[in-house]
Amino acid sequence: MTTLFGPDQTTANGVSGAPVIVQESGRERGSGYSRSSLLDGLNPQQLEAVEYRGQALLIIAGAGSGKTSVLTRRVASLLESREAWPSQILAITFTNKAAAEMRERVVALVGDHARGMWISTFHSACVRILRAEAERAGLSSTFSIYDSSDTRVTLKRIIKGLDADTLGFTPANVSAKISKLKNELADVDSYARNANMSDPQEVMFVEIFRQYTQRLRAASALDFDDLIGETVYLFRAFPRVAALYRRRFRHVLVDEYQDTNHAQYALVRELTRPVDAELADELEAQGLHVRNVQDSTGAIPGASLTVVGDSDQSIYAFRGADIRNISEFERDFPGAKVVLLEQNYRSTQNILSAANAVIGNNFDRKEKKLWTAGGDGEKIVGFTGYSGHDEAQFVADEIEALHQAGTDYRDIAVFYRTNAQTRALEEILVRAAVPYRVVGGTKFYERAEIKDAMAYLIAVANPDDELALRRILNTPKRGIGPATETQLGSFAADNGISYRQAMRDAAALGLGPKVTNAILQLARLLDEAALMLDPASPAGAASVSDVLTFLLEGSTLLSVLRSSRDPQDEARAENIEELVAQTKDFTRENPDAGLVDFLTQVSLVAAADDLDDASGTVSLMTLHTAKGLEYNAVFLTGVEEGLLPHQMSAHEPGGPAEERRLFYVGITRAKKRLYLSLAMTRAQFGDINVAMPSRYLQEIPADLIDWRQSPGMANSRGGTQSRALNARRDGYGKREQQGLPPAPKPKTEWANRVTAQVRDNGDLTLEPGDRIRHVDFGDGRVNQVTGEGTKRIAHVLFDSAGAKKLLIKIAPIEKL
DNA sequence: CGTCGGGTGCTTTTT
DNA sequence: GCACCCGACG
Repeated sequence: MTTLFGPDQTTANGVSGAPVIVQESGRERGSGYSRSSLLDGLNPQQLEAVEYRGQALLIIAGAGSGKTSVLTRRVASLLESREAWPSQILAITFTNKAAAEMRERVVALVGDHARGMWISTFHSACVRILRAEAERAGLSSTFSIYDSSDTRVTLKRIIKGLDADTLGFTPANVSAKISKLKNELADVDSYARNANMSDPQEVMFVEIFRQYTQRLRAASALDFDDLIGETVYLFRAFPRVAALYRRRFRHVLVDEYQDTNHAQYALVRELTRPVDAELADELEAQGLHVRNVQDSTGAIPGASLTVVGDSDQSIYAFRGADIRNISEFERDFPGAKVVLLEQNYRSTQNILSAANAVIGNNFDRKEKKLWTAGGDGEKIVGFTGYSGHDEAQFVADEIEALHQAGTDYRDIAVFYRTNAQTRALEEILVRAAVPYRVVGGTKFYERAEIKDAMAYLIAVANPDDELALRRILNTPKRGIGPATETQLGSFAADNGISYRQAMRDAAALGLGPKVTNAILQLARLLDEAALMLDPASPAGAASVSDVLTFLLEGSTLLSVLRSSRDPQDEARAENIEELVAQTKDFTRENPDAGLVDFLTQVSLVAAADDLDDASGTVSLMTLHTAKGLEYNAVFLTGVEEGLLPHQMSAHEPGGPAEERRLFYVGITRAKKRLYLSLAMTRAQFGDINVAMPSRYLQEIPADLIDWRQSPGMANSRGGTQSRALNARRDGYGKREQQGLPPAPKPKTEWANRVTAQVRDNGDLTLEPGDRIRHVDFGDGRVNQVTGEGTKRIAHVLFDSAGAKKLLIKIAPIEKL
C-alpha cells in the first residue's frame, strides 16, 4: 500500500537536509495561494476550521458534516500557503483506507509534491518510527508484529505451562487485561509494584504477564498495544530522538479523536511538545536545520495540533478509548479553539431526526443537533421477521427492489452487531443471487493457509520469532510432532541459543534420522531464503514474491495442498496463489520496499481497508466497521434486545450508552434510505431464542418509521410466541393500542418465511417457460436463466410471491 | 506420528 | 453450529 511505504517517503532523519521554511501562525499567506478552489462551497464553520491558525484546534464534527473534506482542505491550505512542507505534516487516521483517501484528496488539491506527508494510522506511524529507531529502543529493526491470535497462542502456552487455567485464567481474559494495562501505559513492573501480592490470583497474573513480556522480547516481537506504548517510552527515554520528530512534524492532525486511548493521547502529547533551546542547538550542530523553526528564545515551539472527533460516535471504549481525551481537550490544551460542525450533507432529515432522537437519550453529552437543508426524504422502513432467515429474506427482497429501481449494489450496505449474524444473511443472499461482500469478518490474512505461508516469511525476516518457527515446523507435515517441537525448545533453552539455532543443531538431539533430516532441511531452506535478501550475498535483493515462491517450493506447502484429495485444499491452494499475486502487486507498487515492509503492511490492515469501492456488490459489515462510511441505502439488522444493545454490554458501566452510540453510528451512515429490521426469534449457539425489540426503537418518533411488518403485527399472527413478545411498547403496534384490528397482512408475511435447509439440486436444468414449485414461494414460471455452471440463476415470476432470482443449484425448488 | 471421532464451550465489537 | 481439544487407534 502506497500509504505506508511509498518510495519517496523518508524517515525523520532522512529529510534532515531539506531546507525548512515555515511561516509562523497568523502571518500572511504566500502569494501563490489560490483561495477560491480550496475554500469553495464551505459553510462558515467549515471555513473557520480550515483557516484557523493556532496551537490547538478541536473540530467537533457531527456525522456527515464534511469532516474529511475540512481536514483535507486544512492540510492542503497549509501546503498551498507554504506554511508547511509536506514533510512537516503528520495526519493520523483510523484506517489505512481513510489515510489513502485523504492522501489522494490532498494530492488532488495541491498536486504531487504533497507526497512527503505522513498520513497513516497510529499503528503504522509508530511502526515506522520504531523500525527507524530500533537500535536505540533496544529492538531488532525486523521485529515481528503479533496480532491478537498470536497473542492468544502465546498466552495459551504460558497458561498451560503455569497450570493457570485452574485459577480461571484464559487466553481471552488475560489478553484483554494486558491490553487494557498497556493502553494505560503500564508494564509488568509498574503493575507489579501496585499489585496486591497477597492475592494468589494477582501473583499468578503478574507471572503470566511477566512471561508474556519475556517471550515477546525473546522473539523480537511487539503486540498491537506495544507499538503505541513502546513509541511513547522511546520518546520519554530518549529526548534527543523525540526532538527529531518534534522538530520534523510541525502540524499534527488526528482524526476520530474520540476513539483514542490513553497511550495514543500520550503519544500525541509527546509529539507536540516544544524542544528546548539547548536541544534545538544540538540538533543544529548535527546538521539538522532548525533555525527556521526556532522562536526568539531558541526553542522550537510545540507543533500545532488539530483533532477531529465526535463523542457521539465513540464506540471503542471496550478497547480502551477514553472519551475524556476529547471532552477535556480544552483543559489539556489551554487556549484551544473549538469549532462545531452540525450541518449534515449526507442524510435526509428523517434519518437525522431519528438519529438525533436516539442519541438525545444519552446524558452527559454536549447538545448537538444534526440538520440538513436537503429535505425530509423517504420514511425509515421497519420490518420484523419471524426468524433471522425471515429477516434476511426481507433484506434480500428489498435489495432486489432497490436494484430494480436503479440503485447500484455498491451503494447498499447491510450492518449487524455481531459477526455471527452473517450466517443467515449470507445463506439468503446467496440463494437470492444478490452479489455481496463481507467486509472484515474472517479476513483473508486470518486464514490458516495464509498464516502458514506468512509464517515462513516472518521466520525469514525475523529469525528470533519462535512462534512463526513452531507454526511452520510441521506445516506441511514432515513428521515433526509435538514431542520433537518441545524437545527443540528445551534444547534451545538449555544451551542459551535461539529456537532457530536449535533447529540448525538438530543433529545433536539424538532424534531419529528421518526427523532430524526434516528439521535440518527446513533450517537450511530458511537460511537460503534469508540469503536471498542479504545485500552482501550474490543472491541478494530478491523480491518478496521471489522469496515466497522459493519458500513455497522448498517447503512443498503449495504442492501438498494441490495434490490433496480434500476438496477444500484446492481453495486453500488458490488462496496461497492469491498471496503470491499480492506480493507481486506490492513490489510493483513499492519498488523500494522489502520483505519487512510487506509483513508490516499485512499486519496492520484493518477490516475496512479491504473495501473495494469499485466492486459492484452489496457490503456486509459490523456496525463497528461501518464507522466513517456512507451508503445510499442502509439495512440495520438485528435491532433486538440482547443484540443491540448486546447482552454483554449490560454489565459494563457505560455499556448501554455506548451501544446507543453504535446504533447512532449505524443510522447516520444512511444517505437516502434506512431500513431497521429485527426478528422475533434468533438462532444462537445452535438453538433458537426468543428476541425482543430493542429499547432504542422506542426512542425513534413513531411517525418517522413505516412499519412494513411491525413487532405488533407480527405478534397478532396467532399466539404461538412467548409472552415477552406480546409486551406492547410505544411507537409501534399502534393499531392495536387504538383498538383497531391488525393491519392487513402484506403478502410478504408468508412469502418471506424461508427454510434454512441447504440442498443440492445437482445439475437440474431449467429453461424459460418451465413451471417450478418453491418450498416457500409456491408455484411460479421461469422467465429467464442466466449465469454459468453452479452459479446459474433462474429468474422466476411466482404466482403469489412476485419476481425472485434463485440460485438453481441450491434453491428449494422442484420442476413441475 | 497422524487421523478420526466425539465432547465441550463459546461470541461483542478491532487497530 | 462451529471450532477446538482430547483421547483412542492405526
